[in-house]
Amino acid sequence: MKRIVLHIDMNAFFASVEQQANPTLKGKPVIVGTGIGLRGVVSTSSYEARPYGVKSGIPLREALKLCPHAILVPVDPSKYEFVSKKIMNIFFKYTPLVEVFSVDEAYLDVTGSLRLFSSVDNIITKIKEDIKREFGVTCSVGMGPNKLLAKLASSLDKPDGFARIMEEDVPHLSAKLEVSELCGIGPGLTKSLGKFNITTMKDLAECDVEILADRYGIIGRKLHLMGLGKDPSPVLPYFHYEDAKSMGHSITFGEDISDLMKIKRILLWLSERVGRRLRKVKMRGKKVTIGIRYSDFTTISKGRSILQYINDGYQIYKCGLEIMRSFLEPERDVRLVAVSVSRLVKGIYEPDLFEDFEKRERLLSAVDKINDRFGEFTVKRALLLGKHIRKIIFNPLRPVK
DNA sequence: TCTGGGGTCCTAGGACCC
DNA sequence: TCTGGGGTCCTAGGACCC
Repeated sequence: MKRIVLHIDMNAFFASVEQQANPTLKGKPVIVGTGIGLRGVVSTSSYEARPYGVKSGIPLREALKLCPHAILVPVDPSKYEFVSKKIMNIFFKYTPLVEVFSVDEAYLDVTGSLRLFSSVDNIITKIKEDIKREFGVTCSVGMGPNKLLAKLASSLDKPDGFARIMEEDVPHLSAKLEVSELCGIGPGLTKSLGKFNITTMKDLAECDVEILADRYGIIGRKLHLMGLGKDPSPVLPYFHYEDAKSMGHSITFGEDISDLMKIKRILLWLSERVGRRLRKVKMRGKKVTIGIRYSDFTTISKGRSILQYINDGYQIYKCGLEIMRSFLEPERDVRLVAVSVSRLVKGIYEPDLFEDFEKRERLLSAVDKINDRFGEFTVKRALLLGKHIRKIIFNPLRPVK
């Protein structure tokens, strides 16, 4: 039996959620921005803003020039997460094979549900109605024999659309479709393929697999399949989800910083946030990576494996500080600082490695409880006291937590 | 007035071991 | 005085996604 895969993509999701939460935004150009002050980019814009040329990823300053009367709203990830989970639950009414691809996208394998719901069209209509009615959000649905074509299809009719691409459509569609439309081919590959005069899906299909494999390795073989509209990857439902492999935070300052003391405070602040998140899901990691982006945008990252699995923000900070000291060029202005912990495991407990392990665990757990109840950073290290951090991360768009 | 923040995967090269 | 081949683990950087 041939698979039937749907790709469901919420339209202007962040902006729609904001418009639902605040009805005065409805019908108006809304830009959901991320980053500090105007040194950020557009995360999502409402359809009212798009005719002005506002689109995801462009700098906020530019967006506001294009559409000066737009209303700027700061991103609020927990809000979108909350709505997203409820929407994903709707999908489970129609099939257990739901793969959550991102906060606003999912793949559904509905092959086994057709009999129950009489037809694909019926499923799609119902899903669209449910989401619209309950959350005021529209979505674009793509249907195909696999994830690749379903995703491609969902991009053809936006917003609130539906399109299908079946195997038999591929030969005549593929000459018109640019390689960059395919999920997995970004700017880098598009440019690289262009040098070999491969610009459409059809070009990709007609290029010899071995040539592609020579040039791009494993990815080359995948590219060839993509050109043919083939994608063997299954829709992976939640019970197959793997634990996170890394967890990190980064911040781009409102203005570049060279003061080491300030950078250290930010490093601690980021480390504490990473530790907190690790503890929330009972994970620990044994590699710490620090990223620095200088004002000229050159970005350096250095990581170090450590002996113990840790999730204490202060330990992450101490390790991170050592790494940072080993390569930071102090006279250069810093634009971004990133901290990430990887090589994660769940629930490892190694009490003998630290003398004060038990004490530390009890302290962290007490602090977590207070911060759970009264808000993040209610209890914090002295280094994070005062207005130092607030001054650096202050964002006129966003209340500081 | 340039260019966010959260991730995953792949690759190349070096260290180290047998 | 000249050295192979296989394997693993690790790191940095760059590609990609949203």
